This record gives sequence, structure tokens and C-alpha cells, in this order.
Amino acid sequence: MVTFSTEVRGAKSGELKRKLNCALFAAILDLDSLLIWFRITLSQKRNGGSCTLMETNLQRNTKASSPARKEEERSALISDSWNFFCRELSETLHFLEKQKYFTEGLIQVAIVLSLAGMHVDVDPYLPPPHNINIQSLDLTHTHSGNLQNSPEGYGLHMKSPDGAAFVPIPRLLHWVRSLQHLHVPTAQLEAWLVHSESENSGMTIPSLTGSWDGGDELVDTEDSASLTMRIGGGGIEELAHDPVMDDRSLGVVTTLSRSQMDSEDIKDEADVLWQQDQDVRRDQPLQGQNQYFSLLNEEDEDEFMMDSWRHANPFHNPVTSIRGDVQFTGLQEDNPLSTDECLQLLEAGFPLGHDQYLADLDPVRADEDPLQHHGSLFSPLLPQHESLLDLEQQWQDVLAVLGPQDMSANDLLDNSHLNDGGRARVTATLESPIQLNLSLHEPVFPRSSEISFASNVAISEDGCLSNQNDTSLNVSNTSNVDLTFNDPDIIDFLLSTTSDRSNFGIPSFSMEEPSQSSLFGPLLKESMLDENSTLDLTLENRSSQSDLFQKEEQTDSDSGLSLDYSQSPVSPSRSDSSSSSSSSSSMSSMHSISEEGAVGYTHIKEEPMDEEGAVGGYTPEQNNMYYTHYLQSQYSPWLDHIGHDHTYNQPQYTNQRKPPKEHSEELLEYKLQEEISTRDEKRARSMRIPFSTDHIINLPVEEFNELLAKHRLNEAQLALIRDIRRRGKNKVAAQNCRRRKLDILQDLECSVNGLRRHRARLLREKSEVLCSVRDLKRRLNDLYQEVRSRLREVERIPCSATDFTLQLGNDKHVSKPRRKSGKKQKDKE
DNA sequence: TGACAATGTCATCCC
DNA sequence: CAGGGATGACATTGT
Repeated sequence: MVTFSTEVRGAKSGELKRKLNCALFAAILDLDSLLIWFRITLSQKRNGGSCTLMETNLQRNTKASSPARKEEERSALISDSWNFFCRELSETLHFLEKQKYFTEGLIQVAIVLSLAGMHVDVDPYLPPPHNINIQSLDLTHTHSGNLQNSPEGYGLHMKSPDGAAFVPIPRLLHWVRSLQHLHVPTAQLEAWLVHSESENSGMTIPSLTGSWDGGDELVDTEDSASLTMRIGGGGIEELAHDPVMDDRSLGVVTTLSRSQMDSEDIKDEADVLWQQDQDVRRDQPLQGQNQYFSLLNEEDEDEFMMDSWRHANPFHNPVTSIRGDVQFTGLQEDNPLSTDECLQLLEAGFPLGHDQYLADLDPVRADEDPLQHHGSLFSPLLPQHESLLDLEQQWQDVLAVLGPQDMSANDLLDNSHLNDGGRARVTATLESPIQLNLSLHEPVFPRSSEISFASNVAISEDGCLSNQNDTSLNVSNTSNVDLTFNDPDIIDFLLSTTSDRSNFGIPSFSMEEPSQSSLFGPLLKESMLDENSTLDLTLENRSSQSDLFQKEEQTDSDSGLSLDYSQSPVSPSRSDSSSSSSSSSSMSSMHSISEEGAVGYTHIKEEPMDEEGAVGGYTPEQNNMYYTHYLQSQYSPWLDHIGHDHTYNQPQYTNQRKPPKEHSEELLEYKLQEEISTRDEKRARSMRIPFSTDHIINLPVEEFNELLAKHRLNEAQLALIRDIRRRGKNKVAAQNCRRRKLDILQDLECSVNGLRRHRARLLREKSEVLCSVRDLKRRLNDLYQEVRSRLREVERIPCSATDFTLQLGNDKHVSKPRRKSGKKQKDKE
């Protein structure tokens, strides 16, 4: 389950703007996620999905976004447009709610739309309270374990299990309403968005919670306000200030990269996400994750994460990254739809059951700065001097969001800074209501691989993810204390990030780009780090298991029939063997450790170093094999003919991640070798044999006998030692035998091929000879016939047959010249 | 779940 | 005759 929640807390009325900014910030984040769902749904529809409702919406939106429709809507009342959009959005939300895709998105979108002055009646679509993923927040009590136990697999975000009372829907809606007033006296402005993922995915998708406990001073945000982030399933940790971040400059204009998002990419991504979600809903294993993991195993994780995100995230493209000031424009004074109208809409949509909320809000509202009040809920967020997008623009954007593929409305919009209209519309929709001037400093994050383990520990131990990196998010306000999203790409970045996170848990940010340091930088990177952590969590489980295994191997490397020397404490001869360099492959392993990490058992076989095959491990990176070879040549000349690596049980101390296949093969063989080795090693230990199996196996007979003579061993020990030696030698012999067999087989195959070629050649020659013979026979037959005919003629003419002779010409034609003298002819013949 | 490959082990033969 | 290589046969394990 992916849980994304943002919380704004405060207690002072002077912090309202900041709180609201944070809330809106969170809401924007959430809406990004929601909008990506829209995109998913629409894309799925384009691909022939079965979402009829969405298709209807899409068609409507298509019509709405057509040029004619645009003109019509342009001329129409903006309020009607908003209502239209809200209706569409409601249907969409209903659809989403039906599909269990984004139940909490209703709340989120309600919050956001209420901030935008729109009204969405979400009451009919709200799930039962137990499915509401909103709860009274207690940041100090978080338990991620509940996240995994959500009955629906997506619903509950048990931030405060002790506080069992969920936030009632009406109360939430009141909160939504209260957002319009910009007055949250108790400063408990909360916005949540909970993403759902499958529980059995085995991945803990990051839960990102931004919590901001504002201080008394608006400008003193670095001291009093901190936007804490929580990574993981429900865990939260108040992060200390990072002095590095505090030193960052304020108001850093964020430059987020975005890639050119063509429709195909969008569609693909959306389809993948859709399919992913479908799989999640069916509680099926996340094939995509497996694919990702399988992919991850094939190369360096971090690099892959970066690459995968760059590839998967169509908005990430440093080349096309664009800077620009995001105009989170609110409702202007000249907006046809005023805040009051919005409030009326909200009132109509959300009948108040708790009027005291507004009653409490109003006095504070009266105390607010008129400029901040502005009659608009966005007023605190909006610098008044900024040129704002009008409501129609927003509406167009929203339509574009709902129908990103139908970008006819893009003509009306300035796409100069955006290559993808659909995405631009999404961005604009989110950006338009607000203009934030916030600089969140980018913390220095370690690489995902570095933090993953820490995250894992945090999850397992505390039930919540603690930020091991001391990553704090400092909300640094500018003079007007407004949050400014200085880069329109932020939203895209967020959107892509959230979408990736919510659907795949795929790392989706690039730490390579310092230019991405933005107000979202820490938070997003945190979240993405969370993804990385999550991803690494699995990977690290593997790697950690592998490490543990390797460590275990290291401790048991001398076990069994291992040909390397033991590192076992029970081997008193270890030091001797090492110092004397006597056939100790553990030396080689140790050597490899010190050098570049052991390579363990290698697959170098059939290395035609000599006639009998060479000892394995001649690759430069396997210098321990040299040692093995040295040992063999030094100690075991009888092993020279063995083209095999005998460093079976050398632990793989390599820290560098290898390609998965190689690693897997090594691991498998390693396990096998370990298992094999352990057997005799355990026997030797049980029999208290005072030397290693390597000595037992590899020592020459003389030294072996001397070794046995040095120790007083009983019959059982001697028998076991002889068995170990016999098995060890026989193992090597069997390997050699098999290798030899394969060689013989290969030689036989070569011989067979040569013989076949020779046979073919012989057959060809035979056929040629046969042809010649046939020709000769034919000619002979002709000659015979000719002779007979001549003889018959001679019988009728009274002359001797000797008067005629046969001549064979150059043209192989037989002629019968008449001879003058039969006697001469006869003589010639 | 069966086929297959790789490997270890045992028995046996032979040098 | 013991040691050990060679090899067929079988078992085990992983793919």
C-alpha cells in the first residue's frame, strides 16, 4: 500500500498562510497523483479498456476541449464551465471510487478543488468511514504495520492507531471548507492522500508526510517551521534541521527536468500503471516489480534506478528541462467566479453539520491581513503582483488534464515551455491557483543503496521509517512568505514521481541533477529515496542475505571438502599453512579480500593452457586463482592436469554488485559448495580433527602421513580423515573425469565431423567415377553395335574382315577406314 | 512436475 | 598391498 499524506499543523493564526501553503503543497502533490490516475484511466480507455464511464467522460471532455467547444465555453459563463468540469470530475471520481483506485483521492481532490474554488460533491462517493484513509494525525504515534494490514489493501493509513477515531467525513469536508477561509485557528489543516498498492507486493511504498509545525513568525520558518517527511508505511519522524540545508539560499528557483512526453510514452506508462493496478487489485504478484527487480539485478542498482526512472518518467529529461515560474494563480479579482461563489458552491455541496468550524474560522479570518484574505482562499498564496492565469485558463487546463490526448485546447495555451500539452495542462491545472515562492533546500542524500538498509532497519524496528539521513525539509519563506513554485516542472516532477511511486514504487528521481534542487527537491527526493529505499529494501534483502551468506561462508569456508584452507577456528594449522603458503586457497580468498574481493568459485573450465587443462582462475580479476595455481604447482603436481578451479568455498567478499545472472550462478554454486563442504567439515569438527580438510585432501602422501603421525588420532578419526581425503580426491577426479569426458566427446564430435566431410568427398568422387564408367560403357556399347553392323555388311561382301579396322578419333568417335591390305591391318592389330 | 544439467559420492577397476 | 587415478552409477540440487 502506498500512502501519501501531508499534514500541516500549527497553532498560531499568524501561520495560516504557511499552513495553507503546506496544505496546498500537499494537496498539489496529492492531486498530482490523482491526476496521473486520470491519465491512466484515460489512456487505458484509449487502448480499448473497459471503463465506459471514463470513456464517457473522455468523450465529453473531448468535445469540451474541441475548438468549437472551447469557443463555446469561452463565451459561456466561467461558473458554468466550472460546474461542468466539476460534474465531469465527480463522475470521474465516482468511477475511480468504484474502481477502488483512488478512494481517498476524493478527499484530496475535494480539498484541492475547494482551494481552487471549485465544488465537487464527493459525498455520494465517499466510502464508509472505515475505508477512509484519513485519520486524526498524531505524528508521534505512527505504525507502519497497519499499513500492511489494510483490509482493502489500500485504504487505511493508521497514523494513530491509538487514536482510533477516524476523521469523520463531515468533519473532513468542513476542513475542506475551512480551507477557503484561510483561517485555521487551531492550525490543524491537513491534507492527505493515500495511494493504494497491493499489500502482497512486498514493497513498502513510501509514505510521504509533510508536517509543518509552524512557528509564530512567518518569516522565521527555518526556526519554527519544519516540513518533516516520512518515508515508508506510516512511519514518521521529526527530522532535525540540517544545517547544510539551512545554509542554502532562499527562494531557489527550482529547475526540474522533464522529458518530452509524447503520447506513446504517456500511453505506455499509463497502460503499465493501469495494468499494475489491475494486478494489484487482484492481489496478484507484482510482475512489474519482479521485472524491475530482475532488471535491477542486471546492473548496478543505483544506475538502473536512475536510468529506469529517466526512462519511465517521461517528464525527466535534462535536455528539455525548462525553468519557469510556476504561476499558481488564484482567483483574481476579475474572475467571474469569486470566492464567495466558490464558497456557495462548497456550501451547497457540503452541507455543514459542524458549523462551529466555520464559526471558529471566521473570527480568525477577520483578523487576517486583507491582502492575504483577498476574498480568496488562495490569497495567502498569491502574490498580488503576479500575473495570474485566469479561470478559463485553469478550466482549459483541467480539461486538458482529463483529456490529455485531446489537446485541442492547447492552442489557447502557451506551450512554449512545455512540449507535452497534456502534461502541461496537468501542470497548469495544479499550478494555476497558487503562486508559491518557496524554497526548499535540497538535502544531500546518500545514494539509495546507502540508505536502503537504514530504511529497512527503521521499518523493521520502529514500524516507521526514520530518516536515517537526517534529511530535513526547510520551508524557507521569502519576504511575502508565499510559497512559490518557481518551476512549472515541479508539478510534473511531482506527478511523475508520485505516479511512479504510487504505482510501481520505482525510483523516480535523479540525484544527478543539482538543478533539481527545489522546494520539492528534498521532499521529492525523500519520497523517491523512499522508493529507492523500498526498492533497495528488497534488493538489500537479497544483497544482505547474500552478504550474510557470504559472511557465513567466510566463517565456514573451511568446511567440508573445501579445497581452500580453513578459516575455521578449529584449524590450528591455518596460520602455518598461510605462512608457509602451503596449498591454502583460503590464502587466496583472503588475498582476494584484501585485493578486490574474492571471486569464489569460478567457472573457468577447459582452459586450454596445456594438454591436461589448466587450473582455473587465470583471469586477471581472479588473481587468487594464480595463487591456487601456484599452490597446485607447488604442492600438488598431480593437480596440474586438472583444468579446474579448486577454490570452491572461497567466500565472495565482493561488495561490488555483479550482474545478476553471474551473481546468481555464483551464489547457487556457492551454496552448493558450501553445503558440500559443510558436511565433511562438520564431521571433522565433530571428530575433533585438528587440521583442516584442505590439508587432509591436498597434502602429498608423505606430508599427510607425517601430519597424521604428529597427532594422536583414534581409528574413527583416521577413518574419517581417510574418507575425507578419498572423497576430496575423488571429487576432483570426478571433475577431471567429466571434463575429460567432455573433451573426448568434443574430440569425437570433431572427428565425426571430419569423417563426415571425408565421406562426403569420397561419395562425390565415387559419383564422378561412376559417371565416367557409365560413359565408357555407353561408348563401348556403341562401338560394339557398330562393329556388329560392319560385320554383317562384311558377310554380304566377299572380303575379309581383316580389311577393316577401327579408329578412335579425338572426338571419341569410332571410324572404320577401309584398309588396302588386310594383312597389314592384321599386323597392326 | 518432469526433464535436464551440474556436482558429489560410492564402488570398482586398474596402475 | 596401499594409494590413488579413472570411471560408471547413483543421489542431490537447482534450473
